[in-house]
Amino acid sequence: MSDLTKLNPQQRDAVETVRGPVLILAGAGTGKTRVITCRIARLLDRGVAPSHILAVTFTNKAAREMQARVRQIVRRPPATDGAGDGERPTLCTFHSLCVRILRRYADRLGYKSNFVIYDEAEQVSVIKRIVSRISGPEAKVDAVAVLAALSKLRNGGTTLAGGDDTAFVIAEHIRPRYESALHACNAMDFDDLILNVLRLFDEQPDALEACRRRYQYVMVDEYQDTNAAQFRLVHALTRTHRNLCVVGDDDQSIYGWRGAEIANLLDLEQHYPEVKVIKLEQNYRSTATILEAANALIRNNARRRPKQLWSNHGAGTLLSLEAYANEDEEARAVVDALEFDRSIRSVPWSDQAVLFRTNAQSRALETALRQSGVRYHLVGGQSFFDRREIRDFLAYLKMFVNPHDDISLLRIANVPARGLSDTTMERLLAASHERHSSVYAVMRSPDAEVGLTTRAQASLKEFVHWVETTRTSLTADPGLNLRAWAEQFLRECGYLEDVRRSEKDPEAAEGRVRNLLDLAASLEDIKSAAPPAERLERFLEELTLDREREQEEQAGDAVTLITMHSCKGLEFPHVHIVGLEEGLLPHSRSQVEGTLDEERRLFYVAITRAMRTLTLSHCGARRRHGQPMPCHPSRFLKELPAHLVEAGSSRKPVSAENARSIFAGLYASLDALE
DNA sequence: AATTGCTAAGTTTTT
DNA sequence: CTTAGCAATT
Repeated sequence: MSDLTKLNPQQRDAVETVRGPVLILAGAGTGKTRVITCRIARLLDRGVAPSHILAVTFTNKAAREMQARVRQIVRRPPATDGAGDGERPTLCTFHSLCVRILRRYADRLGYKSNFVIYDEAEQVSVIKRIVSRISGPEAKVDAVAVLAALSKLRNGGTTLAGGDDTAFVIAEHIRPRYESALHACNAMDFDDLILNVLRLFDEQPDALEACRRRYQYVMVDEYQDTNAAQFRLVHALTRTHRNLCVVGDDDQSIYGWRGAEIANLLDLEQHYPEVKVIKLEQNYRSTATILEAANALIRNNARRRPKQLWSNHGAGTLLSLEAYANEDEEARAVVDALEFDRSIRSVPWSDQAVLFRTNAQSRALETALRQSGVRYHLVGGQSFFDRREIRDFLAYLKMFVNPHDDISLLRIANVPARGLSDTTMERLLAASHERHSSVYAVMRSPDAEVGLTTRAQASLKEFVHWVETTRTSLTADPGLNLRAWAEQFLRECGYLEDVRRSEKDPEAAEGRVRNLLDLAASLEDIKSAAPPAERLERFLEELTLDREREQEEQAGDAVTLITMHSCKGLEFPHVHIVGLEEGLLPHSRSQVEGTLDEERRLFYVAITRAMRTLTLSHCGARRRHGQPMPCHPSRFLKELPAHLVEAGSSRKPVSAENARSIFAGLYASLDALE
């Protein structure tokens, strides 16, 4: 029996209510993950088969954390012969759940079960191609904006307000073409994963029934982040048995711009009138002062489920609010404070975090940190997987899995240059449209009317032959070492050489080659006896669905630099929030889009990351587009009760320089005493 | 085919 | 001040 005595009464109630719909309103730092894991343990104690339990999270990180904690709490059931699938509860993200379902039923939806998943860059490239096809190459269209609009349209959100009208018009117009383009490549994007499961449930009642029978107890974490389609999925699964437990906090809904429907949480009673609502309000993270400030701020939001976080950690210190002349001075002062805390109070770097609204703001901080030699760790930024050589490599892999994936094929067809010029590719593409076939199919049997030069034909023949050979070696040997295979094709096609040649700085070139070989080496991480083609599919799937997999544990003792968005779910003893100015927070764009509430929630999330101390700062001027522009303090600062804030120079951070000289003096006088 | 130079624009981001 | 995308040039 799992131990319930360590839980507070509300937590215990949440854990013990295992049947019927439950909404757990879990404020920041109220032990949400613990409740979910205990609840799973409780279900198992009650004799529910693990296979009947499903807990859906929003991120892979959360899923992994929960898996680890469930493993800790729940001792593995005694090994039963051939228990197979049913040994552990399903703890995963929405998208990986859908992939699991879709791999099984893909044929019923007209896909092959080895479908690939397109990430954002690939979606953008599909859109660019469609747009340039229908409105000529001279049309200047923001493909990223169109993609955002398209995603909103397809997910059926209610957030039609704001955004670019032309993007929506274009998105509506190209939607059918976009969908058939992906389908023709046996590819799905992230939205498709959810939408296709919904279609499956709609068209194939037996599949829906099988899933319902399998997942009899469903939990959803970070429920305020679900979009309309995700809600429909959850509803479809639980409509009949009604064992749905959602955990979330409307005050921490900060992804509305990405289609999250806070209404899913606020209006849950519409679909589950009998829902039991449990509020978790005891915070185990922050001081009372920090919580009081957060509560006062968020009270200014109109539509929310009221709650009052409290803590018995004591008042702690007041928030400190500082004003600086510009961002460089602000960064300098923050770094001084970090150094001061470390040298005087022995605060390790890893207990400190600096939070900001936009990624661009990290620059000034990084400069100051480097000048002082402070170790730091920048979360987010552009990803490893956005680098060109990595994208090319993945396109190669996808192309080998499925050469009829036009997007991947087109990306690498002439990279490195192998005589398939733009005009040649244009002709092949045109022919593929005429024939209603893939580009690769045309490549294999180019008719005379495609109109290729003899030279192009020869290059093409060689390329097709090389692809066929490489694919054959992928299927021939069931025990194939994928790493060796990948290294071989990278060398054979001259890609590595091309990277070395195209980079001026030889060190940078070696770095990129290293990236490639590292990624190739991680092909071996797929531990499975499955045939190599299947192992490769799994590898690609994991990489697309979970881009942070590798770079997770590079911590060490370092200060964390992070955006307010990506800090959700984290906590730090000491938090510094910089750039609290009108135009940044709330962001200037939130005014026109009418999302001031969400900006306030963002600030709320940032504040509630702090365990012991919280430092806020703003500048009188900030460089924007190179030019210094005057700035005004954020309106949200006025919403913090004055008696909780210590403003100005009263607790002026002593510069490290200063501190060192003070201590040098101290030691000198001590020496003198001896 | 590749390199250079110009223009334009510049939240948040996971899956 | 950057960076990305595109055009023009060699």
